[in-house]
Amino acid sequence: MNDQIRRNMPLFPISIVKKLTELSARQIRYYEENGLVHPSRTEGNQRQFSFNDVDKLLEIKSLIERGVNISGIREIFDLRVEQEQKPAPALRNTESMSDKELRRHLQKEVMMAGSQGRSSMIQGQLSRFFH
DNA sequence: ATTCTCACA
DNA sequence: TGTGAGTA
Repeated sequence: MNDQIRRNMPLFPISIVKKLTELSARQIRYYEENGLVHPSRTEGNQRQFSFNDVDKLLEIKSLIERGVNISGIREIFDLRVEQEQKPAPALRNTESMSDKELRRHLQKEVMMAGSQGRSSMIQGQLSRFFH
């Protein structure tokens, strides 16, 4: 239980993260604006990313490449938090959800995105689930 | 030399 | 998302 604090230890500046993730500084900052990562700041207001932040950014990059938008990624990360809180429910994460549940979940997403405001992880990926 | 915020011929 | 401006 000591490895966690090290993974969250503020270590590298954006220049390093830029190379490690292959992302532009613009993107890294943009993802922070959207609450996807929360790097700490130095006394000079400069970002300091932890190993977890970099790891998270790599996941973001992967999801972006797969066509998932910002709100979609936030949804996925939020689901992970819900999982960490209530470990009881059998199936919950995107990987283990049965195809049936996945369709039901997305079905809800589609409906809400239509009637209400903007929030859905739909962006072409829908076809991959509704074959 | 680097990073930060803000804004867009 | 890129990019340039003006700082710290």
